[in-house]
Order: sequence, then C-alpha cells, then structure tokens
Amino acid sequence: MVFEGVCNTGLSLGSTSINNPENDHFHQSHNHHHQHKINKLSSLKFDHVFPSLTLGLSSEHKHRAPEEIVVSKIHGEIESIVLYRQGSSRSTVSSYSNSSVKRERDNLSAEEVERVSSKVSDDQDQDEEGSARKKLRLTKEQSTILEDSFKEHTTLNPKQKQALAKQLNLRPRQVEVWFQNRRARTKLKQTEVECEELKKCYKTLTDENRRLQKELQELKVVKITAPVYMQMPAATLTMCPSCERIGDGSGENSSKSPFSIRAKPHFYNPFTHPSAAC
DNA sequence: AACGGATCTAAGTTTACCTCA
DNA sequence: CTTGAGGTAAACTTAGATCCG
Repeated sequence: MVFEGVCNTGLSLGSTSINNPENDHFHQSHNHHHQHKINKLSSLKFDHVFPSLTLGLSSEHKHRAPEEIVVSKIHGEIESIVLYRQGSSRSTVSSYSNSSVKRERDNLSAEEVERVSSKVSDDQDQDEEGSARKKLRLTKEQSTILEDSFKEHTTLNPKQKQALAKQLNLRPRQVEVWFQNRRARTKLKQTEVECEELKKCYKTLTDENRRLQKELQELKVVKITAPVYMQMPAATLTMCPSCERIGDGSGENSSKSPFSIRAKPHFYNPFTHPSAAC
C-alpha cells in the first residue's frame, strides 16, 4: 500500500485523483466557466451521437411541435392529456401518473406509457397556480438514453438539449433538470468514495501512531537501563526504522554516530517504508 | 470600462412516488 | 390490506459566473 495513494484523495470537490469510472465524465465539464464555448463547439457534432436511437414512438410523436396538446382516449374516455410546452424555466408539471398504472410502467412500451401515465388536470391554469406538483417518472428507455448521453457528455448545449428532448418526448427543461441531478449524483458518489478512502487512511495512521507510541515507550525503558543515552532528551528519542539508529531530533552530528540526531523531527511514512515494528 | 440582462451551473431544498417492514 | 418510515429522483430555488450587446 502506498501512502500517497491512500491519502491523496484530492477531496477538494472537483479536483481528485480517484480512479472512478464516472470521473472522467465529471471532469469533462468541471470547468463550467468555459462551458459556453465548449457547448458551442460540441454542438457541431451532436447530430452524430445518436444517429438511430428511437423510443418506438410514432412519427407524429417524434416530431411533435412545442406546446402541442395530445389527447388520448381509451374505452371512450379521456385517458391522458400530454402537454408539450416550452420556454418555461419555472415549469409546472404537465403530467399526472395514475398510481395503479405506475407499477406496470416498466413493462409497457414508451408509447403505451406515454398514453396511460401522462395525465393532467382539466384546468391547466389550476395546475400552474399551485396545485400539488406531479412528478414524471422516466421510463427505462428514457433513462437508458439519458445515461448513454451522459456518458458522451455530462453537460448539454441548447442544441443537444433540444434534440434529446425531442427524441425522448420530454420538455428541454426536463432534460436539463435530469442532467443537473445526474451530475449531482455523480459528485455525491465520488465524494462517498473519497470519504471511504479517507477512513482507510485515518485507520492506517491511527494504527501506525499506536505502534510508534509503543516503540517510544520501549525506548524509554532502554534509556533508563542504558546510561549511554542519559544525555539525550528522552521524549525526543526516535529510531529510524531503516537503519535502526536512535536520534533525539535535535539536529547536528546525525550521520556519524550510530545514535543519529536529526535536524528536523522525522516523519516516518509507514506506507513507503517497511514498519520498524515488523 | 462599466452595466445589465440572459443564460448556465452547482448546491441545496422540496416533494411525489416507491418499497418494505 | 393499511400505514408509516425511509430512500430515490424529479423539480424547484438561489447564488455566482460568464457572455454579450
């Protein structure tokens, strides 16, 4: 085990050396101050990213215009109303999921899910005026496509967002929110990994400290029984684990005496050197 | 150069929904 | 079958940074 590898977790949020599979994606967008420029560049190639991904939706759904309202009927009753609105950063929820339908959701095709799970109150104005917000649950297909997209790039430029929203039959705002939350989850996961590394580091250091304390006690006993050490301050006696010399940490004449005295307190790195206790 | 609006993101919070005991 | 707790994720809010006219 190498000390630096354990403790250099880079827990500075966004500047880490942990080898996390998601890390690269995260750092691709770390410097978001430059993201506007990056987005402008990356938008040029976005059309090649998902050349053939579909949700199995009808062409009319795929190319639905913003603000279009689709009403589906099942057994003669209005079963769902799907709104596609744009331009509202304070998006009100435009879909409602029937609880009896949700459990079946993942077994349905995207089209079926859209038909049966997206519902809205009769009065959209009421919805916007503060009725309980309803939460859309993404289908497996939608989640998969979003995840794939996230692997390609952790942030989206407007063009990418628009294209993805169209592909998924979601509002661009929903795609945007998903990416925001996804980045947050990635970062949280990364932080948890780093936390675990720090715990390991702490435990190793604690163990080593305990071992060194024990060694110190033993050396104090040696000092008492061996008069040759009497002139050295007991509390600063140390033993180099590699050459097994004893020093007092005061500085001079360290190289020639078998009882070396170091200029500076020596920090023994247990991760890069074999333990003296072993 | 300074200013203000538009836009984006991170961070934190709220809340709908789901699972499970 | 119902219920409450806890977890998850979608949606929201806020603050700060950057760009651009």
